[in-house]
Amino acid sequence: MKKLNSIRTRMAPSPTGDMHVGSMATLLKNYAFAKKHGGQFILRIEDTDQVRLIEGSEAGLKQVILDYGLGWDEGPGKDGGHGPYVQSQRLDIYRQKAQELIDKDLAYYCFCSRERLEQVRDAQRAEKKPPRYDRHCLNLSKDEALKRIEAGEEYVIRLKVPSNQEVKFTDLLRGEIVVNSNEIDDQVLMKSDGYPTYHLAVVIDDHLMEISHIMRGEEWISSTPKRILLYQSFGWQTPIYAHIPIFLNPNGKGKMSKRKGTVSARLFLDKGYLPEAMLNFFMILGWTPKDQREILTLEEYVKEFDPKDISSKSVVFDLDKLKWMNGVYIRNLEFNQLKSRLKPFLPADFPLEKFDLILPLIQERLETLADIEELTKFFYREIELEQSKLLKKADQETVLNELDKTLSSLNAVSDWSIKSIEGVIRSLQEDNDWKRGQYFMMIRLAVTGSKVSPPLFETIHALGKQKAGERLAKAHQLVA
RNA sequence: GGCCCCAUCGUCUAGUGGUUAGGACACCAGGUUUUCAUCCUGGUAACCGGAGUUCGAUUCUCCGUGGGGUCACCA
Repeated sequence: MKKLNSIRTRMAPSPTGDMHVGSMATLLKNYAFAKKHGGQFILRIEDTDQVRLIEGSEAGLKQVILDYGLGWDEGPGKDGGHGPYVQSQRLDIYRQKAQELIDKDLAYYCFCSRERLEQVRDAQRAEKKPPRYDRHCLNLSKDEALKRIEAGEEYVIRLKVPSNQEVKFTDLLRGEIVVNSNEIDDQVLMKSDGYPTYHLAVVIDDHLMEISHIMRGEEWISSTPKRILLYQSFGWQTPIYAHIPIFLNPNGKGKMSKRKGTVSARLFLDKGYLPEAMLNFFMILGWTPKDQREILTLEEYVKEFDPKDISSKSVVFDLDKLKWMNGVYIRNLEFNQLKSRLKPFLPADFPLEKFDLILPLIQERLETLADIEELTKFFYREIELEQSKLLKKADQETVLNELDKTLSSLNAVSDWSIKSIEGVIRSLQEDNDWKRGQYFMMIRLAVTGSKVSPPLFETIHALGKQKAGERLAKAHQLVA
């Protein structure tokens, strides 16, 4: 039962490594658009480059999509009647279609060696002309070509690009884009290893899989005319294109790249970013809902997203804003949720029995889940103390007196509740007329080793009577 | 370099032929507070330039400038 004009989108990653955050953001838009219209989102694996193929990365790609809370309606392992969804399993189709173009005289065999092509390009570059195939093999007769193939010569199949023709397509964000066909190279369609190039495979697959809308990175705009030509050669209707702005490096310079920082969708998760925060960040980069709110769920996004409203300008991947957003999501997490999300980030020496005690003290201080170690390590690891810091705001005698009395008073606390601890320390401060800021900070330093920590009484409480006592004693020793 | 795309605070954006050009992050200041964080309040900060159209352009057109992308038997 085929619905006419049904919305079908796809994402077609190639298994040559980790998925890029830009790809994940694009995937999200394809996913959302299909969902919004009750259509299908298809996952296709583009493994036509046998050289760059990386073992296991197809599985990694699929897993990271799932880990981000997304999925696909059709794809490898989920047949929707348009399979197979892995290009290396569709070679017969590509070969047959390429042959069709040869038969129609819209493509031709080329025997040029890589060396010759390189020479030609070098010469063109030297003359400051755009490097382009010189059509050396364009006019070989079919008989001659077939003879050379039979003799075992290596060959590729190239598209015969018509000269001086306007090639037009409509981009959903930008309107009509026109390119003269003289600008387009005679693209290789079939490689000498018998695999199709991306350009051929993608057109054939998108057509056979009945993809209605193609949303992909802006970096593909300049290759779209070639594809339009291919659609025309086959006599097929072109899908609707929307080229999505690419991510720029956080410093604003150039396409986001590995060299300049993290680009792997997986790695952001490993660094303690929540998938839902990542998705939300992707949503608002280059798009806002009508009411301009910035925190929204996937469901809301699916409902409100319209590719037409995406900004057509490249966007800086603003890590500050991502961190802020991640913090918002962490703060909004319900206790047990946060607890289980944090599990993979706990250091080996983290005292699990104190998890419930410590967690509430740091939840609003976490920017990423991975911050847990830095924020809590003083609870369970040796701290470093400097005498000078303890004595910064008061003389030796005062500090020793403060430490002494605090230690013995805390030792006398029987129920070890936050309230009791607070009562003891506050009355010490008042009774002895100590300077509050100085005294509290000194105790904080003695107990945590840092000027920055969660609230003092809660911290002492979570630390436990014994450990707190030990630290105060140690500080006393250090100062004396 | 050829071709293509783009242009509102530092960043992401809203917006209109006549607005005190709005919001968010970041930054700064103040408040809450035992520090930090959270939270609250306030502040600094933008229509790339030049022509044209118009009574009037940030908004429409053209040119320039700047930024980005792309030019493989990689996708």
